[in-house]
Amino acid sequence: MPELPEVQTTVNGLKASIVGLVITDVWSDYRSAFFKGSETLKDPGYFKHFKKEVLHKKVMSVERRAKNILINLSGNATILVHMKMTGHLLYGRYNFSPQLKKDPWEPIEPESLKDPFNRHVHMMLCFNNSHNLALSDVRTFAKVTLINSELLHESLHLNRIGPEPLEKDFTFKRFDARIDLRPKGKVKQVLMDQGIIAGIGNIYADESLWRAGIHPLELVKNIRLVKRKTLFDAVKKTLSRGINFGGDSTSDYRNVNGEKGEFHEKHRAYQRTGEGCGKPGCGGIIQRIVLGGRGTHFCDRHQTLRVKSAGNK
DNA sequence: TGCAGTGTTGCTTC
DNA sequence: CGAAGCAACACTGC
Repeated sequence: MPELPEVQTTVNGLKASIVGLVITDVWSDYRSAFFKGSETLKDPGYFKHFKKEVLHKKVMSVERRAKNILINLSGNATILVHMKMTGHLLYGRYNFSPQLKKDPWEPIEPESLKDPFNRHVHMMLCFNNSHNLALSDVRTFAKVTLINSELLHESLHLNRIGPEPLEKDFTFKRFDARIDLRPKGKVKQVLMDQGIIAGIGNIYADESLWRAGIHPLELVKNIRLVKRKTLFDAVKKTLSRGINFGGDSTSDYRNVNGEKGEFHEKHRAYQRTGEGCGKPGCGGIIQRIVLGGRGTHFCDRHQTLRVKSAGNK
């Protein structure tokens, strides 16, 4: 569930569903080692500690920082969830019986929680309204961590993350200064660097660069002021569109109600290899290369390198 | 059968 | 120090 718009869509759903509820039970098979990601979490007994700490706590608020979901509980405890590639948080009503180790839950609603998601639930929070929050994750890369709310933003998980691109104080000046921290970096990789700017991943990087008309291999130092402004606007616009369309379900993203987003229907570059560029009057063809191990898509006509021969292998 | 896949971290090498 | 490349995490779908 991946990038900023998907995480924001999930957070919006959580705000509408679990704020004010009290956690009455917690279950996890934790075979996936969700509870990892910091030194303290390598202890296999961590889940017991986690359960003890969150039990009977009330959900006070839910927020997003980069691609992390932060569930703030009473008593200064925050549950940090990072969904990585394939995680989902799903809110619904389940028959929850931890005694049945193999199949400890059975979805009642919504219908959309049927396969494949219900096979991959690895953690469940139960609330005092007999609803649950299930963490489903096919690849089990997701991360769950408990952090003191007051130390949250200084914690190792969040303290090196760059500014939020959709915040009002994220001005062009700020954007320019951030990307300039990596003058020799390729622009796509710099955009995706969470330490430079928070929340941009593979899909929104490709789509933002398409919109701005910048080649993904272009070095930051070679992008002139006017183009940088265009890129700044493109990033904000692309992320906002992602949120407005309820996220991107190219792969298997679902919101907390199990519903797909629609942004994948709006792609102009991402996974459109060989198709015609949708920019009016352009006539280019979408190309695919690999950059930093990630599939990278761009138009060969309106996204060209300033210095030709300098890169496209 | 093979490869690509929304993310991140850690290791190695230059 | 920066950057780049790669493996690892574990599984599905085309």
